[in-house]
Amino acid sequence: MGYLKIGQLAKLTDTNNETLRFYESEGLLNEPRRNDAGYRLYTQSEVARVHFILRARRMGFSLKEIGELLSMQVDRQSSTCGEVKELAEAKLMDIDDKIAELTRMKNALQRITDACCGGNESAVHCTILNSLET
Amino acid sequence: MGYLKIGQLAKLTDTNNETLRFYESEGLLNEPRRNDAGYRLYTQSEVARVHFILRARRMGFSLKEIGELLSMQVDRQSSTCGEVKELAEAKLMDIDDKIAELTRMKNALQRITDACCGGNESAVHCTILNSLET
DNA sequence: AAAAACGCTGTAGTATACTATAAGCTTTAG
DNA sequence: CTAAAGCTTATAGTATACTACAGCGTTTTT
Repeated sequence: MGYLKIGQLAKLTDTNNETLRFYESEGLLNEPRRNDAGYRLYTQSEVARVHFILRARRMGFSLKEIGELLSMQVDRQSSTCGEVKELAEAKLMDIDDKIAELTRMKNALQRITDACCGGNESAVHCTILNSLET
Repeated sequence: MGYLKIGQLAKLTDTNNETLRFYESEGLLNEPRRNDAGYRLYTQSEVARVHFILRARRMGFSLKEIGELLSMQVDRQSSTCGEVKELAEAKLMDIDDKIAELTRMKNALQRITDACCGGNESAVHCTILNSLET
């Protein structure tokens, strides 16, 4: 057997049948060959492709962005390294923005939390609650 | 007029009527007084509350998390300062976790991006694409 | 007074990324 | 050979956070 059925591909890539069919419907996976019963038959190269998708997801790319990355991957000779790097750098800036936002929030919350006595008395005069109010 | 109608509150908080009604439906804003026509009448304190919600949103808190943050404010006499501080510190740890996750993401992406020449040649040997593949 | 602006409820749609279910074939294990 | 496991499609649901109507009443402006 030089092919994989969907469940086998799912197992190899640590995902599931539904997600693989979903990726196919979103154009991230090509429509595979079918056997007489209509079962999807995948080749080994699809394993790498699914891994690519999952890795890119973990890097914070959206499925749409992954579609762009995949099309560059598939047609490497008609894309430049510069284009690929541009996408990656834009994503890096997105991530940096999110980190900066969270850091601002953290500092604000840390400040009001540090000012709180944290004691056993009722929270009627709690400085955290007061800060959230105003 | 010691009250605000929904459009005025929306303007003051740089949001819109629909979002304010949505926040009310999600329990983030209390049901306000109504006038004879059924129009919502807000007090000045709601401005601060909406500002807090929006600020927390911009920092990446979910509405559910914001609900928890706001609920610390609700039952002051039946909570202790310690309990409130505990909740705040749990939130801080959530933020730290998010920052850590994004930082891991950033470092991984930065590493493969830095290794890419980013030049004008075809992406046949692009290290970014290679990294995502394998 | 008429028109424009504003507000109301309720429902539905958008975007993202899946996840679940139903009903029915096919393959595999015992 | 039968039952379980696996695969099919299509549709619907989940979660998050809004956003956009429709249809109608109210308030403000001109």
